[in-house]
Amino acid sequence: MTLVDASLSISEAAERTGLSTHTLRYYEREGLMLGGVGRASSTHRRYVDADITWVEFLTKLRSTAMPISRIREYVALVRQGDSTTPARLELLLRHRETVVAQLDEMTRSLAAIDYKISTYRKGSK
Amino acid sequence: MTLVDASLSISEAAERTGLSTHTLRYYEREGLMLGGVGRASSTHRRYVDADITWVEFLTKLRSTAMPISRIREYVALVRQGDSTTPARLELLLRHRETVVAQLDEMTRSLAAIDYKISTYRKGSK
DNA sequence: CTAGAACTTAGAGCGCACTCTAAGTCAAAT
DNA sequence: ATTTGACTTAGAGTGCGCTCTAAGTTCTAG
Repeated sequence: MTLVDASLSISEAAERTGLSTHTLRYYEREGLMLGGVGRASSTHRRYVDADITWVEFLTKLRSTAMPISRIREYVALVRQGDSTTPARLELLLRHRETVVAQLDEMTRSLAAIDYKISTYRKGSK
Repeated sequence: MTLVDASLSISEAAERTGLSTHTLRYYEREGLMLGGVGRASSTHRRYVDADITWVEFLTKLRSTAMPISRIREYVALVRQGDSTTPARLELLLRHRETVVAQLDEMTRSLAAIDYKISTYRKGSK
């Protein structure tokens, strides 16, 4: 970059998001980017703010175990425009339930692990 | 079973634990069972209470994303006897940290998802 | 103008945790 | 005694989400 520019190269975007460049390309190939990442003055990708913001949200969906295929469905809805906001809301609400269930299960498991830890600490076998 | 017996067949154990018979055999092959599952009056497996209790704890470790390889290490320590309780405690404490981190990340992600849900509800884009 | 680094694509490869298959053995009920 | 269904093993196959490779192109610095 010669001039100050709001957009980032793929390696800069990787650094910003904590993903690898491989993963960023993979996500794009899989149709997970909202509008297609721009190509500037060449074939090279340029990530603008909206791209980064979306990748960050996408990362939240992944970290709560939303499958790639479900994210693709969500993206397809976004692309179809404002009329799909009820469907998007529904999709997120359904996902929310799975996240709550995961948190609940993990919390219960943590309790069991803590109990086991306490038995080791007390030396009671 | 003709007589009342405290032990279970593999399919009964599967039903009790919520795992498949395939998975129970897989775990055994991978060295994740504490003492080797007994074989009664034939080559058929018989799961006693201690086996079921262990499988249930093992399931907690798995549901908190402990890798099979780490569980195998833990099992190896248990097999070595009481002298390894400090090492087991250490292993569980380390794992505990990863669980807390997972819970934290998932909770943060849930907050982001909830925020997005709220924007859809307010219709503000 | 040139060298080297960073980028491009298409597609192959990998690690994990199962999950299933095939071919055969065993046991409970008739 | 026979049938039916559950069980056995070893090993192959699957699905997911990356992760890497190869061969070629483009940008930047000197």
